Amino acid sequence: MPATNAAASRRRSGIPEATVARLPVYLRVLTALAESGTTTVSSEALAATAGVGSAKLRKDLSHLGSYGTRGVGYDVEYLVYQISRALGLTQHYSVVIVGVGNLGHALANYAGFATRGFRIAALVDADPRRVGEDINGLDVHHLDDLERLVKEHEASIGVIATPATSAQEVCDRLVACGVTSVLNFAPIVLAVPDSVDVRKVDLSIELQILAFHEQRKAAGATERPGSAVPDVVRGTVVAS
Amino acid sequence: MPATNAAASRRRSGIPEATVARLPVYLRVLTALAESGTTTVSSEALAATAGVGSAKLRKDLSHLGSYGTRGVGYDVEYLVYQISRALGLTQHYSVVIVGVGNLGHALANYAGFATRGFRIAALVDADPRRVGEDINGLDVHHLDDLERLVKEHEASIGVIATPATSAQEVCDRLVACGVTSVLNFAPIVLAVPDSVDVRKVDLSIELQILAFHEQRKAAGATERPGSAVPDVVRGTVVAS
DNA sequence: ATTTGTGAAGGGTTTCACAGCG
DNA sequence: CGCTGTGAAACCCTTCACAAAT
Repeated sequence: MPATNAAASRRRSGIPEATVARLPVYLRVLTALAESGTTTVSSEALAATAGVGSAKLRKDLSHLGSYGTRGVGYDVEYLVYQISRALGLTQHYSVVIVGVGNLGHALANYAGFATRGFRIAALVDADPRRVGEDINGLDVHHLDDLERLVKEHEASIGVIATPATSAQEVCDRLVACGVTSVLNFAPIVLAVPDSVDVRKVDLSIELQILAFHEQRKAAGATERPGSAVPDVVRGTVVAS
Repeated sequence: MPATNAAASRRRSGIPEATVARLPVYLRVLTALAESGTTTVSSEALAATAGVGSAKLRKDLSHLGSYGTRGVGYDVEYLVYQISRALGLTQHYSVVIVGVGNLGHALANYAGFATRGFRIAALVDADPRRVGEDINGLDVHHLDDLERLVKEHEASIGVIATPATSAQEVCDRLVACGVTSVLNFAPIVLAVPDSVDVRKVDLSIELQILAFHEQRKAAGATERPGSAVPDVVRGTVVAS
């Protein structure tokens, strides 16, 4: 699914795109382990809690360097640091969120942002009635101030949580004032220059993919009327 | 990201997982085209608006059958129907949403659900103060009634929009009462039987992936001090 | 004895380029 | 002539299995 230009990506960074997508999962599991006092973990154990195979985990980590000890495993804290560094989380990024509806509220209140070096620099909305509202300690500004806010806070990441109808226009403005990464929640395909990264989160698409698999399960069940609850069915766990 | 068991999947359905993930995008573009009165579209044009290459688009569609006309293109309405059928959207699915915080509200109000054959059968929350609240014409029920509601509405898809701490327990209960597909918004890796499909949407992970690419851009820029705004940079558009 | 790190094999996916059809 | 549909090549990713290290 994922990507475009994974080859070009790897040429520079050495880390395959598929690996990059899993590192944050490892990081989360490792952080939890560290908090529970665990100091060392094997690839087998870490892989199990992260929901992947141990060979895949080791290959992923091998792209960062040789940070394990044979016969022992990985030092939890050290791995946390190395993964953070590889992902660029030792730097801080300012994020601007455009659109403060239910979804924007959810994003503004999401604790996971701050804990990983992401600072919500500004909340912006087109509706004058929302301007001035306080969300999680942040003021809502008017869309007119978008350019000023982006430059003032040197925001490099923009989050689009607007209706689909305004998403492209907001995106264009973000890109025009220097944003180079966009996380898009609007159900629309954004057009951006090649120098800008876009990732999209699309609820409707996720549901449709699930529907596809549901359909297959149902078809399989009726093919074999004898087994009301088939005990060997393929299960699929998919990363977003 | 993507998948597990794509091989097993394809054995039954004939459609590769990577293709399944893109079909909903094509469907959305085609629906918009149909509404704007377009009756025919070429792979080139459709691919451009969907943000993919035309060869990829044609190969994707070829997995559904030969529904184009050489020298002409694809009939928009017919393609809409064929993709809908392939995805299983001609059936209707009942969805139960657990957790009615900001995110749950956003999901309950999302129009894209109903328009694709997904019916929100019930909203559920653990907080008694939310019970009885009316969201988008739907009552919020208490978590205690989860099993009853799932069975009553024959829901096969569950959406988890709870805090991470309760997500696994909610998931277990959903699976126990017959839900076979789960869309998880909680930042945690869910453990499920092989017969259950899980897809996850994780805001923090998306941001971390963007951070990785931001870091690379910054590194590239300092490597070549002469070019303040490099004009040939890799741009990456990634499907979620 | 145990667990990492990794070549090599095996699939899956994308891209190319063109044959085939309208 | 134009555009689809598709073998074949290229590429990426995963899995296997084991040598190397502690």
